[in-house]
Amino acid sequence: MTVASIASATLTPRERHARPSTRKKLDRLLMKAAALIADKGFAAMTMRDLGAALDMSLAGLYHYFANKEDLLFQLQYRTFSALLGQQETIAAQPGTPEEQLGRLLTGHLQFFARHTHELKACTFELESLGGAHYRVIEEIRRRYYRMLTSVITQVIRGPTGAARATRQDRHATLFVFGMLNWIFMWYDRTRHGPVEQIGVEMCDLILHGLEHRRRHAGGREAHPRLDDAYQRR
Amino acid sequence: MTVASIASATLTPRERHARPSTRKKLDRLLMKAAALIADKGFAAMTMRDLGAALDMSLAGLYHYFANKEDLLFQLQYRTFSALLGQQETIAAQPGTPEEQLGRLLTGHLQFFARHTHELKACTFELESLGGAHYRVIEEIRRRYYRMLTSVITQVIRGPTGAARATRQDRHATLFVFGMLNWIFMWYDRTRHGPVEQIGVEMCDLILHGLEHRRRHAGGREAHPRLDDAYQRR
DNA sequence: TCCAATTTCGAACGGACGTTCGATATACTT
DNA sequence: AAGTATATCGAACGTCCGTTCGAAATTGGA
Repeated sequence: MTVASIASATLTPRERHARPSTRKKLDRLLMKAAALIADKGFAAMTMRDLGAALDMSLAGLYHYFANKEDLLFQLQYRTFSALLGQQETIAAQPGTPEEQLGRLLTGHLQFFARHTHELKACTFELESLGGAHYRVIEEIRRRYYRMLTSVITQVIRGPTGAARATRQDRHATLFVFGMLNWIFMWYDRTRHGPVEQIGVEMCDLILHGLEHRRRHAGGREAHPRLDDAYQRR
Repeated sequence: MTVASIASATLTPRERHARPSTRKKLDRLLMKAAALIADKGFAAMTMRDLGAALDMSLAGLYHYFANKEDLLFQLQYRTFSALLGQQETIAAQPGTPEEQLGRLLTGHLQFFARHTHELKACTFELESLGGAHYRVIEEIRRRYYRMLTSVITQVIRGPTGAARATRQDRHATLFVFGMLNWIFMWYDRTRHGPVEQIGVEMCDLILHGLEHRRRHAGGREAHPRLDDAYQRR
């Protein structure tokens, strides 16, 4: 999924009637804003920062955004909608629950790799949104959560029937989201390799646990010692 | 571990010669600051907020802190030192690697339950610290990471010998930290039950994975449907 | 080419921020 | 009771913030 497809995936009524050049510029603004927010946090990013980074006047920004929070909402709305759309497409494809889980993990991580800054702003700045905007984004997140819960429940109970998720199924889902979302804190492609490999390891841990590895240990380290530190900076 | 023991666990030279009443007040300040930071983020918390929450003048705060960032550093330093101290004590006790992992997870979650606000400020505001302070806290975190990596490596390789952690061991450790740290985003005692139960479920997932549950499924839900939403607010 | 819609901008406003300073009040030691 | 260290405070400073406004420049279609 390209950057442009994020933009075209979800459009507000105002955007739909806008000229292509306007949409293109809006994309550029949101992308740069995402980079700044990912770097310093939404509260610490200033509109002056953004204007300077875009070689644009401060007042000019307000032609595209009603206010600072509206900027964050637009960024979160289109990014999360694109992620959810991608993952729902993946989940609709046939396969065993285990296969689906693996594809969903890989899909999420690939989206992360392609849109690191945007997804980070979505993942960590939900609480910076005010009431109405908050609820809109929360509903998208909830749909994603329910989708993954459903798959995880099927992994445990088998694909037959539509068993309701138990409390422990929901907890397991939250654990999985923790693994996925924490990746912002440590992942560095040059140190940890491609995200597809991370996805395989994560899926293995979730499905079989650590003890499963013990029985298959030995000669597993293809690229030894490329990642020493646990956190980049 | 009580709140007071967090304070006495690690003292700066200035604190060591301070009167007990001073230390007590400093505790109160840091605790309230942690609550505000956990709620709105460090950048959004203002010194005026903190003064008002403590019924204290703005200028009065600067008798205890050189500046705003020094406040964050003191909070992170003593909180993280207390957590690391507790976890190192736990890790020093005998037992199989599996038992040690379980005890460490429970210990971390219990610390989280007792010091939610402080630990949240530590977990999510590392990047708000400047160079020198950043490195001090980073080193504490690194020690914690290495300790858990060692245990996880032993779970996979068995307790004999001191095998160096492979790349995949380190990745698994980062996954585990993700599960642990993401709990700030969803946990609510009234919805999800005591943290000890969460610890057991987390340990089960890490050790045996989801498929292990399939074989033991049935009649597992003691307290059904107490947690519907995935996120509180 | 002309016109209307779109886009950009400089300048400014009011407010909130972190921090400082000198003075005053309180607590502990002797 | 005196004296010293500790604690608290009101008021202010300079800076930076989000946002606004009217005017100027630019663009795209007829």
